[in-house]
Amino acid sequence: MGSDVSAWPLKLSGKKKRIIEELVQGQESANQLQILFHNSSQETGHLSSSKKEALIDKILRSLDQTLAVLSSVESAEVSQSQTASNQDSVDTRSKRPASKDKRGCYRRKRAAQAWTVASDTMEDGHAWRKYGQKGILNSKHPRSYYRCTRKYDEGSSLIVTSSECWETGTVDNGDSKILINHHHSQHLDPTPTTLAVKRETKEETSTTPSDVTDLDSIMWKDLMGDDEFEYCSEPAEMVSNTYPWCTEMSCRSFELDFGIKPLEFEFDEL
DNA sequence: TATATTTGACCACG
DNA sequence: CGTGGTCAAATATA
Repeated sequence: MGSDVSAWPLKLSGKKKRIIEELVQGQESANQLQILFHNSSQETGHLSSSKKEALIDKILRSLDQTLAVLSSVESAEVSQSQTASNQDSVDTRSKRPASKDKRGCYRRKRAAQAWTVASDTMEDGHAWRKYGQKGILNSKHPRSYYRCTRKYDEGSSLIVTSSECWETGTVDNGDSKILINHHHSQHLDPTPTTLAVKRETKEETSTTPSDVTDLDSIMWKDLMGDDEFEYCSEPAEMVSNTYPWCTEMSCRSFELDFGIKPLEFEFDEL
């Protein structure tokens, strides 16, 4: 019954995030304590142990509650500030991107991309900056384009396509698969640069994390229906297998492909 | 404030 | 003309 922290929105403000982390720790501790008590009370069968267990139960419940409240507050705040900034920008500079020559001039929507990168450094210490995302023609996965933050920009680049999946069933800390194919790795040294791990977490939209999680996986299943995907567990962790994709300074960009649906949730249209 | 991400527009290519 | 890749303004986060 612990709330799965890893499924939580990563975009909390630092303080709140810390609070939650602390609470979760307390929760886990209480959990363990409960288990311990449970075991020992089975052996000894004390009467007072039931009282203790009740107490632990209470602690656990209150921790749970607190966490739930905190998370819901957070999401409420998010949506509030969102609408606020929307209104704000309506006055000054909001314009429909109908006008020409105004690339990237748009009002930001909320959850077109419900995933955020938690770790942006690959194992080799390269930092990748996302510079674009596109949907692919026949599949639901958007494709993300990353570029190395380092400034040695020489022509070579490469593309990594990963596909991700979910499972309707249970969730353990996400494991998902990726297919990587580098696309134009022109002159790459065959320096076997290792394994790149990127971890992403889903950003929830409205309710408690667990609820959303369930809902989402259902919806995704719905949407992804008849492709050749299998559904794997929910949150994401993408692991690219060893690929000679990035040498000291040759490769500068890659591209990722997720098996996620382009969620188009909006709170209210405007 | 600086730095990173999001996302529609732009553009080259087939 | 559709598609994939990139740009860059708007936005988010540190």
